[in-house]
Amino acid sequence: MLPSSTVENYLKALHQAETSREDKALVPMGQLATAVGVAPGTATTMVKALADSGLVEYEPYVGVRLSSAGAKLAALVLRRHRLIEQFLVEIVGMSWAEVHEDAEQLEHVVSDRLIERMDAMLGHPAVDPHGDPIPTPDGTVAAPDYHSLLTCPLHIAVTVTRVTDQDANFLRFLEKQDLKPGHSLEVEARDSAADSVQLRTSAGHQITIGTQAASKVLIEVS
Amino acid sequence: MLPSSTVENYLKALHQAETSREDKALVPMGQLATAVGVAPGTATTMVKALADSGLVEYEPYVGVRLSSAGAKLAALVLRRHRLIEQFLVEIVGMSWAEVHEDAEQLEHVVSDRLIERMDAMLGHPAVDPHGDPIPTPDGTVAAPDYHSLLTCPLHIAVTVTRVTDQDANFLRFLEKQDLKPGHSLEVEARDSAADSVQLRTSAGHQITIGTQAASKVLIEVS
DNA sequence: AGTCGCGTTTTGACAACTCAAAATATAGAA
DNA sequence: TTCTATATTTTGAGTTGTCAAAACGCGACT
Ligand SMILES: [Mn+2]
Ligand SMILES: [Mn+2]
Ligand SMILES: [Mn+2]
Ligand SMILES: [Mn+2]
Repeated sequence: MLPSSTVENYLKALHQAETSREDKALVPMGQLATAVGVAPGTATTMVKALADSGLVEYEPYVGVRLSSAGAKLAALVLRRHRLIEQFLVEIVGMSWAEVHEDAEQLEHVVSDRLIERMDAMLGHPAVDPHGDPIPTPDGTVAAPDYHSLLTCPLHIAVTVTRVTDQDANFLRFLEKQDLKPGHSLEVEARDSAADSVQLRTSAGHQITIGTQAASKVLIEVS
Repeated sequence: MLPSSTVENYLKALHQAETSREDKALVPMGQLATAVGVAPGTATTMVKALADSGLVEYEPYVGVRLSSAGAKLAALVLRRHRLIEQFLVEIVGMSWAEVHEDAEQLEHVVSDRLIERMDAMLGHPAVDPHGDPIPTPDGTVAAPDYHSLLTCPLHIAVTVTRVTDQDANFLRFLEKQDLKPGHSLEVEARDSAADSVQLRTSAGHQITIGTQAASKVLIEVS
């Protein structure tokens, strides 16, 4: 039985929730429900079904976690999603700000044949347009990033490697400010009272953004 | 309310059935059910719902026909299907024999944005890899073809323009015999007793095919 | 006119997914 | 320990799409 789009969406949401979580605690039902965009009771019902299929481990009143089978399936959905995004940007010429919505639908219907063809055309890329790592065909996902503009050292050159938000307006803003993955900059100051982070791009432009935004721009020291 | 994949499939099947039908008689339920791959009763139920939505005209015990609204919707689905096939062959480099299955799924999820981008990349093609006409964005479909290898005059040069069958093996066979759209040949003889048609390709090869197959290869005099 | 056969429709049931709202569990405050 | 706020689960119901099989309509043939 191949999983329905619905099942794939639950597994993917669960994977994302688990990844953006320091501890390895179970994901609470409410969070999953919100992520999938469904009423709490609906998530409970669905999770019980997923547990019966062996795709998740479920502890009533505590939360859910992907089983290894579920994690592998989620990784394959993520692989399709990200390869599609890379394809739409590199081959079709769409903007990195608008490909997410299309990928969200296409990820459930592209055949293995087509996805591997895309992968080959793109030269087996390691990351998608947002810097998100592309899982391998066997379901292995590369390790996550470490620092963001909110946590990295001040006054040293860093390179944007990944943006963990898909909002089109935010992505367009970053593009306009030369903050797409690959661009260099340094953090000049942080002001917790003002809730802001002050940046200087390699072109010399000075930009101030909020801490919420800063935490979504991941970097590596360059 | 945007139509579901299911509705799109019914409308498309109906469009095909109406097109491959000399008279403008209603399409019988049984034929529609077979085309969609569903039990007869299921088709009846669905058609009544479609009639309530104004997408078809339904006469109990007689058959169904697309309304103008339904015809337009069907044409848009067909447009997406055929542009996707052309894209997969021209840009992605897939075989004309294998793109139909992928297009069958993708046609229901590609966004307008993406489909128009593909259309532009392809230079606004008039036909897909099988020679099927691509409807315009407003739902206009070009006129059909006239002759096939079964009905055209003997001993004159003709060019293959369209193949009205999506079976991968058949398509691969045609490709191997230089009978893809664009290739020239002439019909040397027909033998109704043997149920066969004898061809000679422009390269001089002689091929004999059955009348069923011959009727699916449409041509124009060249 | 009467009967037969075949296609069509109806019926009853089911699977997958969803929601609103009532019931309940659990953890933390009093 | 008892109460209470909040998250979770349960319940009852609805939607969409499907099937098998019984019932039915209709044209064809006697
Ligand atoms: Mn995305
Ligand atoms: Mn991405
Ligand atoms: Mn096709
Ligand atoms: Mn085609």
